[in-house]
Amino acid sequence: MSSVPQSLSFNEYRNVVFELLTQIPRGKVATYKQIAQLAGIKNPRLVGRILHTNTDDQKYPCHRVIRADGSIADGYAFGERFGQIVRLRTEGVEVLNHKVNLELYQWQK
DNA sequence: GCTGTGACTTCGA
DNA sequence: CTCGAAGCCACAG
Repeated sequence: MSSVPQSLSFNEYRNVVFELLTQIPRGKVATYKQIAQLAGIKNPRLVGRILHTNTDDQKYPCHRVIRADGSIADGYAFGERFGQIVRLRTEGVEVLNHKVNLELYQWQK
């Protein structure tokens, strides 16, 4: 045993990330950096790539994942960023000027 | 196996 | 506040 997290496959990371998405409570958001750390991913860019493979936003709320500075990420795969913002506000997350107050809405920091 | 690219991050001007 | 550059890891061609 001894250690060895080793580099998991893209599919493995994707499984972990999607699992984390389902664990995010309603009204909370998580940053790419946060998810990456929880999933054991070193590079947050990988998280973005994984989310881009998401085909079911109903099951995996990728809209709850935002940038480290609280702003909405680019290239939302399910439409314009406006849709993502509206969805967040619907869940109770206040979005001001395309930004979210992580001090108030970040998921288990 | 090298090159290009990316739903990112952080610092500096 | 906006813009640019370097760092970072993994995948596609």
